[in-house]
Amino acid sequence: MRIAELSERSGVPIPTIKYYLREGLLPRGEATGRNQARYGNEHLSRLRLVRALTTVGGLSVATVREVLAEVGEPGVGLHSKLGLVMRRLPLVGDDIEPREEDRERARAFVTRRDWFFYPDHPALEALAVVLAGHREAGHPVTEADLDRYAESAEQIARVDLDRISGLPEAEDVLEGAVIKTVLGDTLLAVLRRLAQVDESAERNLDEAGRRAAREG
Amino acid sequence: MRIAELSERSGVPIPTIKYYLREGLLPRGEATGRNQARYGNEHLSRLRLVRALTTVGGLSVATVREVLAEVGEPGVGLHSKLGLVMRRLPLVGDDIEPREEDRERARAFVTRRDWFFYPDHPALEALAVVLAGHREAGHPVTEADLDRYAESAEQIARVDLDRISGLPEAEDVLEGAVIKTVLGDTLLAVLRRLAQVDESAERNLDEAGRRAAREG
DNA sequence: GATAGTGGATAGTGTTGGTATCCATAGTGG
DNA sequence: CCACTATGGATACCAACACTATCCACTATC
Repeated sequence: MRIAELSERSGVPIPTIKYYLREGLLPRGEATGRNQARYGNEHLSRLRLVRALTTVGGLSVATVREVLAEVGEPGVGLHSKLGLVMRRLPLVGDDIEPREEDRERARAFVTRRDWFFYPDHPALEALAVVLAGHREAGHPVTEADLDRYAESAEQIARVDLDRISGLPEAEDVLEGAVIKTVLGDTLLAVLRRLAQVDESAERNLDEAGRRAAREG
Repeated sequence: MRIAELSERSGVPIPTIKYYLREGLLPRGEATGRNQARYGNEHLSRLRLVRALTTVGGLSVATVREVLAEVGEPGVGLHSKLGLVMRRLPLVGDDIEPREEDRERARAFVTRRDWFFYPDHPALEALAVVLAGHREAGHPVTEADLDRYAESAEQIARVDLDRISGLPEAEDVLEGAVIKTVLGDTLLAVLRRLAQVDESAERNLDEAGRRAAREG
């Protein structure tokens, strides 16, 4: 297919597709002439992946490029490659510099939960940043809350790993893993909000109030 | 205190503070002269709140302004005000337009789980967007996965509501609720990633491998 | 052979989240 | 009292980001 069809089938405007080509997010099509190229289904699916990661996942173009580069590289095994990719997925901005006490708390937490961890994993630093953010905002997280959240996180991680390992043994396993992880963050945030609404109604409204609210 | 001290104690540069004043994220100090004003602790804590929401929570300046405006308005009760604020917290970009089938699935899901919901709540539309994102990326979410995540979301919401209702009855309850909700998204995402690392190691490494990995 | 479409390059745009500069005025050490 | 720094406030500027527009020589197609 040519660029017009690629655009039509993906819903992405042609100039944007050209932009992604320039930026290396989308491989060039197979050249058939000085100014003609053919794109295949792999381009279409790559394009959809890019859109999902940027729009729903909130990743920047630069991050998507890095992640895709890692996904595309041959060599290391699936498990360690997946680990490499995960490390790149951004969690927090770097505008807050945690104190050593926050880092210490993060390490103590994973140790206390007996979680396996890499001491240099960015998620560990990210935890320190989040703890610092709470602290600086005047609402520090308690150990107890951390633990209750951790319980849920463990459950969720089991679902995540099941979903990932359940992927068919194709070459786009990593792609699927990335999508499920990145979009999974958003999915969970949304479900959490919906569950909060329910729980809040449960606690604050009686049956009549619920019926009234539901009907506008 | 004057602006220099405010800057020093918050770590936010003076020009940025002036920017927040311009943008209405921070109320003006009490004027003591044509070009002098005094700031109090409430300014400092407001400033820290703004920073936490933008840097850790990832909220835009415009969103923070809207949320703060709502928090500051008197009138409606705490419960419904909190609901109003929550509706404003962004979950997904609006670049993806879900199909009616996605919306239908979102509604069916909350109904099936017997969750109380407002038909016009943005989180419901956000769920449709996320489902659409997965679908368009070629990795649709199964009902079973949705259900497993929902279980965890319910647990999490209980923790969230406990944390919020555990806040002391001060005037900044809403502020605390906002912080805990927004930063909570990030906190959970981080914990999830850490739990994934653990779960993945659990499944893929033997004891020797774990020891080796841990030691670099 | 006219017309529309293509790949590729280069330049421009709108938004966001700040910085920098300037000014008249206020506080402060000597 | 006077030099000097700091302040509040306004305005202008800036860098990054994610596109979008234009242009060109060329190709495909009707």
